[in-house]
Amino acid sequence: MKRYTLRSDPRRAETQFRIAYADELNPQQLAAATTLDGPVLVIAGAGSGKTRTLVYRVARLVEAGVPAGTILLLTFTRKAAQEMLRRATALVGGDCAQVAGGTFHSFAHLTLRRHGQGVGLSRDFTILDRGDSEDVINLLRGELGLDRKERRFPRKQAVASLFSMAVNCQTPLAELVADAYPHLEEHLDALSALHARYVEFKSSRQLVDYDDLLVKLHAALADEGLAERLGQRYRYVMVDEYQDTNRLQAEIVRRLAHAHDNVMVVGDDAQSIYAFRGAEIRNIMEFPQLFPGTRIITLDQNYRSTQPILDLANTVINRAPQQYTKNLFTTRGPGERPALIQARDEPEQSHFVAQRILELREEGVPLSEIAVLFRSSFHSFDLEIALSRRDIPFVKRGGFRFVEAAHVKDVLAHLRVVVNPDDTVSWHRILLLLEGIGPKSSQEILGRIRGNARPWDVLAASPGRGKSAAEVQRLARVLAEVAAAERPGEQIGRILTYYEPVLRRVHPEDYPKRERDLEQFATIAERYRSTTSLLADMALEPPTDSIAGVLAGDGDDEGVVTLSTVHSAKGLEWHTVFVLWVADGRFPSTYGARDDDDIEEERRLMYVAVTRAKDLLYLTYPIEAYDRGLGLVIAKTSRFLEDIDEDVLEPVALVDEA
DNA sequence: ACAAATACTATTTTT
DNA sequence: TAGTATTTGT
Repeated sequence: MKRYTLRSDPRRAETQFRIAYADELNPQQLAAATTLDGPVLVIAGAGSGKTRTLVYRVARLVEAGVPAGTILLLTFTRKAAQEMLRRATALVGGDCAQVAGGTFHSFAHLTLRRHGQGVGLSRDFTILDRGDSEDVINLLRGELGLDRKERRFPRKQAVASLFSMAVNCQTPLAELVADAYPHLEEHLDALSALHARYVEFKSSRQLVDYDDLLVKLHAALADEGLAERLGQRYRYVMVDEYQDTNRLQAEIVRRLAHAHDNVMVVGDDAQSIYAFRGAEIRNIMEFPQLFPGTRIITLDQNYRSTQPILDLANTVINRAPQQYTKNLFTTRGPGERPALIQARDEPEQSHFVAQRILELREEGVPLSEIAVLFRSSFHSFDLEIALSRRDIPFVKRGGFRFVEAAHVKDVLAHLRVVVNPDDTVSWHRILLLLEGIGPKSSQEILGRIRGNARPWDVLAASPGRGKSAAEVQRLARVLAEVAAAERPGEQIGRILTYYEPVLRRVHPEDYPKRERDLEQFATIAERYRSTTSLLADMALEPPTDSIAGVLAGDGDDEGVVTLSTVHSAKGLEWHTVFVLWVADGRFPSTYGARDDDDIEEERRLMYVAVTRAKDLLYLTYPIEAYDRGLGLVIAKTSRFLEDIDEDVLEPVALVDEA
């Protein structure tokens, strides 16, 4: 077996490296970037140059002679991976692009396309996004007759998240229901039956949901031959945002790195905000036990924020009952105190933010350096209207996404049945669009075409009777054309020609808007060479902008304001940050939050929000808020910001200017 | 089979 | 409030 000898001894001549690592990094960062072999845990506080460190480490590995193709960089979003590799390439040039990088899910996807046969996957398996999974569950619920229960059966979203949680926490369904969802106990038998059917349905049709990607990769790695081969292929593994991995992901990392132990994980226990989908803070704390001999490096110098902003951040996080592993300090000078702004009502809050953004622009802050963050996507609705009225351009991240729109899903479904004729959910979806076909006829047709490699030929030959026959035949003809087409762009073109009349019939009131979305989608599709990768990307890395997209601004090059959920803002930074609705009940959101752990996650979320700001930070909330049911209520300051010394957080009352 | 009207309920964050 | 399940009418 080939071994690379790498020296991390600092006394060794640094002259063999083109980059002066010691000059460009602080001592902790340097240690992290130049410790190449063995397990390393980096605890990296907010704004501590984590990305910079990872970039320099990739550069260092490459400079030390490690082939870029043997480095695996797992990040939270693919964008993050691309950004790091771009910067590493700028440093050492050459082929850092060869580094394998992406999310756990995209890595699992690629690996399973190549090596999934051992766990029963063909090369053409289809990825179900969350909405698809819910559709399947809905379909099967009807099939099992569970919709006619005397007691209300939980709705499809609830069922889907239950199933998902069971996988991500590696807990049997029965146990999970007993512990976390006692109110569903009466449905346990039905849920178990549904779950079994769901699993069987997917595996018999080459359908794979998000969780299956991880489960199947994990299972594939149980094969020691494959684990060994992948260990050889990826000799240096790096994982970013490790605090947000779940048990399954941690186990995957362990199996991947087993052969060589060259694994670095980077994370911040104070920024763990994905427990709701099964993330385990314990992963980061227990990493040293999983990999004996782990070197632990802490990055606690903050380069991002001014001292006053950091003071507030530390105040927020230090009130947590559980103490975190570090305290941030900064070398950046003084600055303005963060302000807590009390508005009378939501319109006034929006007015303040919009007004202040205009002032900042006058003062020379580019719009691209301004962000408005919020706990939940809908918190920004009112502000969006206010910004539009003033012609302030913005993009919104998080919330309802492009590919979740019904019309985009419809078009994708046509493409999917061509790639995977077993994809019953997509068949069902496109058949229901035809006039004269309901669930009954759809089931009948599905029964006839099941298992056929070219079902559209079957449909063309025997389209059934009545007025739906012509419709079915038209569909069959289009699918045959699409199957024969070469490139994704051409395929989408053919589907759109067929689908647009359908769209007009189904959505007579707002089809123009939807047609514009589809044009945009066609443009995206043009960029792809293979249909499989287009479909995979739409499921795993969909365009991040919300459906509303960019509102037409003046088109100048100073950029646009970012509106984002705190979750989607992870890892990013701006000169000025506004946080909306810092009122108890909204942030922290007390909807599903029952126990203390949930509240602590909300606290970390607030910490993530405030540490996004470099220079200016405004926290706002309206006193008067409408609550469904209750009507007008008086809002209280978020409990995370209550009773904070005025030296740290400046209370501001808005003066009526009318 | 389907469309329209009505009743109801749970209400976040994302790969 | 909106998205969904159910009921009723064609």
